[in-house]
Amino acid sequence: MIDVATFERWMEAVERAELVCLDTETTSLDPMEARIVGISLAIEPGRACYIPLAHRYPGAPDQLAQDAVFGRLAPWLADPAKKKLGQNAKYDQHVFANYGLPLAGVAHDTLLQSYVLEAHRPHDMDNLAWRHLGVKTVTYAEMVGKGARQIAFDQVSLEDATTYSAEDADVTLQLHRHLYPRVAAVPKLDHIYTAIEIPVREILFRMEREGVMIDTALLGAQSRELGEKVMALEQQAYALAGQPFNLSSPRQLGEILFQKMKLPAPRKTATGQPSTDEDVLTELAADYPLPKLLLEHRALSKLKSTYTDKLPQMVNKRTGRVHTTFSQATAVTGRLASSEPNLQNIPVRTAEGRRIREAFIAPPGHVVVSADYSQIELRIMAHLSGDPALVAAFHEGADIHKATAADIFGVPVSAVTSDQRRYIKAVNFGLIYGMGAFGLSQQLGIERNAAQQFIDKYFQRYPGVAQYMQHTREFARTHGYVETIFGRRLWLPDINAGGGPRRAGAERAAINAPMQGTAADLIKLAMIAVQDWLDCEKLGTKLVLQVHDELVFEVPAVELDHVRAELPKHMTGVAELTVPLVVDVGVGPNWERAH
DNA sequence: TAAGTCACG
DNA sequence: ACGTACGTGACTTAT
Repeated sequence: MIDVATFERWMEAVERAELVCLDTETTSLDPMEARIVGISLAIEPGRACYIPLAHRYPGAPDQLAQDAVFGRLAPWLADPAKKKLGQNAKYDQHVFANYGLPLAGVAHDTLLQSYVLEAHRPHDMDNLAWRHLGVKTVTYAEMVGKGARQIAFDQVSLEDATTYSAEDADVTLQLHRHLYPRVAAVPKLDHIYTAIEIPVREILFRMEREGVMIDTALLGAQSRELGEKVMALEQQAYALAGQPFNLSSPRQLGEILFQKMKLPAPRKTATGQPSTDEDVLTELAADYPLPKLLLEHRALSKLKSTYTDKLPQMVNKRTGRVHTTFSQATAVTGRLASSEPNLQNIPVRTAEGRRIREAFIAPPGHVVVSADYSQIELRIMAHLSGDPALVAAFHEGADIHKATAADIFGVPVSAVTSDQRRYIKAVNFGLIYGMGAFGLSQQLGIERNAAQQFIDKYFQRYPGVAQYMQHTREFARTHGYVETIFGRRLWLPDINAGGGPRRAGAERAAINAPMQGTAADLIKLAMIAVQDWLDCEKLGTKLVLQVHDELVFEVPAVELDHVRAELPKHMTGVAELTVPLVVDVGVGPNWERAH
């Protein structure tokens, strides 16, 4: 058990150390709510300490005074010149922020090192320790248990917590010494890590901390409205089915549709059950009334349960705003992921869905600004393939789908029909996903041969694209990975090891990953450039959301003209491709109107 | 905890 | 004969 004098000696060593690993133990996994139970520090492999502060169980020993410890730590925590290391330090940064303690100088994060080296493998401490150091660590679950018998960390005995937590800090420091040299050995990976992921980590912290404002009253009204519509649809469905049943149960629904009512079942799911998904119901809706009703019910109950009911519950009591968590090491392509709540899948495709975006608002005197990259992945395909005709189409065409349709059908842009445009748009998207003729035929509802003809025609007109696809497959097979323009590596273990279907899947992922991954690199660079600009000019504009090709800001009305004029160039200036990068900016009182 | 479904880019 | 367009997260049902 650490005493005041020992703590002081540790702090002196900490202040002298070149890099210190920092780890907090807390009462909650929710970063905005977590309270500190103890802090561990490691200054070199084998030298770590645990500072217990708030273990609360019968017979728990007296611990150091929290205020005194925080007071001694604060200047060091806040000093950007004192370099810190963590494993997912964004979480610990929130925890300290919950006490008003700024944390600066996070120079390294083993989570991000592992992500840059091996995005496709697990990045939790226990996995990393075993894989890279051959060490079996005590897991968090072993400390606190799981399920109903789980306890909060402040109930863990001081002895156990000390062993566990000091080990975590120690192992993290060892991992850093093992992983960072491997990152640094590849200049492009070092650049991804040092110039992209580490700065983005800080920006994500600020975005999460800021949160986003939502109109809970509006969502509440929408919930009531949706609830009434959903109930009415249920009654109508019962009448058509001749009995009540649970519309949300695919199994019960399958029994009603395909056994009782004897509708033809077009497809089965992976487990052999007849599928009742949207495609199936849409097909059946052409001939029967019930499937149409079910589609409407599905759409509305999804909006209600996932969005209008849930989002108001996610409003933080202290801040009055919604704070998502952005995962920086989840998506294998380099994209971010958003959770609890996911603010990257707020509805936009239907009119009813878009109403939910009306509830994403700005505080008084502010507006919502949305800036998105136009056709970013297709532009990256043009750049990567270097296909002269596709590159030219981007230099000329305001509407790329129309421009490519004109190219492929050999007609002037003004003569492209809406069907021609729709078909080529599907091909353009499909190519990014590595689709085949079957997929395209399904998507367009046409014969497989006709779909194949579209693809053939496309590759004839844009042979560079066909070549690029082939080259990418070969590169993936040779190296076991593909890479983005910036050299982010995307590993594909199944590209050689897998059997038929797995390997085919890996080939499609290989086609998609450089485009999706480069887009992710570009928008991360944009976040850094934009945040640097906002900080330098001391603007009050806040970046609040990132949705893969879009950045959403809360902008003081007085800054609107300036932001609108300057923002696009900071986003388009992050790279010089063979095609122009284009950013569209929208402004409104809410996210819907800013689109 | 798995399966099915569906929201987004 | 088989599966078939990439990458995510969350909700509901059912075991």
